[in-house]
Amino acid sequence: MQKDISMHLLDELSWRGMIHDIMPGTREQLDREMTTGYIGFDPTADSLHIGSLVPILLLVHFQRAGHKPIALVGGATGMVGDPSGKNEERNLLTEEVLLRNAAGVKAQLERFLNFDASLANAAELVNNYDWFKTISFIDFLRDTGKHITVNYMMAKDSVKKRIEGETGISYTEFAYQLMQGYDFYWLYQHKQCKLQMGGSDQWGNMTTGTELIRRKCGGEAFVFTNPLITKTDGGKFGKTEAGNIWLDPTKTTPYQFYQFWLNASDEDAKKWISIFTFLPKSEIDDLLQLHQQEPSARVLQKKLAEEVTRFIHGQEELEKAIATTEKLFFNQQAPAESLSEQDLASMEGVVHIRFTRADLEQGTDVVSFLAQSGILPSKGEARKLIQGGGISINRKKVDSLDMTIDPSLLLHNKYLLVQKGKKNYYLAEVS
RNA sequence: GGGCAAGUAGCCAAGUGGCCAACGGCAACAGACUGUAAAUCUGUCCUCUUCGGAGUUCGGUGGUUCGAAUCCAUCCUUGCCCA
Repeated sequence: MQKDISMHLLDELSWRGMIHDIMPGTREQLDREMTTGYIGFDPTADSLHIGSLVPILLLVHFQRAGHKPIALVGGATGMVGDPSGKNEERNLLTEEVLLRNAAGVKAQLERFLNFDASLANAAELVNNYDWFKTISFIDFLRDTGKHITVNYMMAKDSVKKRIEGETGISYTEFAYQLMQGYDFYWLYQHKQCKLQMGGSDQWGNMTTGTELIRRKCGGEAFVFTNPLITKTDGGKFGKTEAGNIWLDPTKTTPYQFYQFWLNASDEDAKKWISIFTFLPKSEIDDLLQLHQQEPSARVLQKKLAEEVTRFIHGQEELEKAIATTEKLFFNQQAPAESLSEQDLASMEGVVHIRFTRADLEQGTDVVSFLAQSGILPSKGEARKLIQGGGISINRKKVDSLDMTIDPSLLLHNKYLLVQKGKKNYYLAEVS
C-alpha cells in the first residue's frame, strides 16, 4: 500500500469509526516522521478473542501507513490486573498460567503483522515481563512512583469509580496504571516509541504514560483510542451462547467464527463492516446502498463474515465455512435426506458427536439419546427443550418425548443431523 | 484496636419465623413472527427426575424452634467513620 496515494492514517481510521479520542499533536507527530506506536494485549487466556481484533487491526493499519507497530504482551501487567472497566478486584493468575498465555497470545499476533526485518517499519513483539522482572520495588518507587502524584492517579475514571463504589480497590490494582505508564516510558526510551493506541477504556492508563515520559525525561508522546465495540441491542460484543469467539480455530472453529459475523444485526453490520474489514470506502458505500435497498439479502453480513474470516483463518478455511453454511442453511426446507454422504462428511466446524452402533441397535428414546450424546447436559434439559419445540432431528421437529432413535433414522446409514434451535447443528456419527 | 453498615441464584435486587427454590429487573436459552436480523409477544431459567417427586441453596460454623434466608452466638469478607 503506497503511503502517498492513500489517505492519511488518521483520516482513514476516522471514517472507519475507529477513533474515539485523540491527543492533540498526534497528527503532527505522524506527519513528522515514521513513528513507532504500540498497543498492549493482556494475556488473560491462551488465545485472543475477537475483542482484541480492533487493536490488531489498528496495528495493521498503522503498519500499512508506513509506521512501525509494536505489540506488547502484558506478561507483567497481567500479574497485577487492570481495574479499568471492572467493578471488582480480579483474581490473580498464577505465573505459570500467565507464561503459557503470553506465549499463546504472542504466537497469534505474529500472524497478523509483518515482521520482515528488512523493512524499516518491521513489526516488533515485546513482553513487559522482560523489563519488569529485574526492577526492584524500591527502584520502582524511587524512579517512577516519585514522578506521579496520588492525586493524579486517583483522578482517573477507572480508579475513581472503584473508590466510590462498594468494593474498593487494592493497592495492587491501583498501581496498575503506573506499570502501564512505565511500559510506555520504557518503550519511549528503548524503542523511540512515541504513540500508544488502545480501547477508550484505556485512556487513563495511557495518559499516565505520556505524563511519566514528560516528567521523567521531558519527552513528548501521544495517544489515541478506538471506541469500544458495542451491539445495538446492548448486549456484550463477542459473546454467544457457546461463550467467547476466539481467534484460535481449535476453540472456535472457522465455521462458528463465520457464523458469528453472519449473524450480526443490520445496525451492527453497518458499523462493523468499516471497522473490521480493509475494504475501501467506495466499496463499503456501495455495500451500504445495496443493503439499504434489500436488507434481507444480507449483503453486508455476508461480506463482513467473509472478510473477517479470511483475515483470521485464511481463504481455504473460509471456503469450507461457506460450504458448510450453504449445506445447512441454503435450503432449510429440503429434507435432510437430500444431503449427500459427501455433504455430511465434509461439514467442518459443526459439532461432531460420535457414538457406537450398538447403542442404537435396540433403540433409545430421544431424551436419553440427547443427554448421553452430550448434545444437552441432562435429560431434564432435553425434555424441556423438546417440549418447547426446540429440537429437530434430520430437520424434522421432535414433537414427542417418546420418539425412538434407532438405526432406521440414520442418514446414509451413518449420520444423524441434530438441531438445537434454528442455528445450532450437531452431527452425530456412528462409528 | 473502637463504632456503624452490608454479604440472597450468572448479575442487580426484594424478602425479617411457616403460604420460600425464594417478588421483580437484566442477561441467557427455546417458540411464534422474520431475513440463520432487529423490535415485539410467549415459554424456560438451582440440580437431578421414572414428571409423581427427590436433593442442595440465601457469606461460614454452631445454636434456639415442631419449623430459619429470616431469631441468637461466633467467625470470615467488604465498605464507611474514628484511633
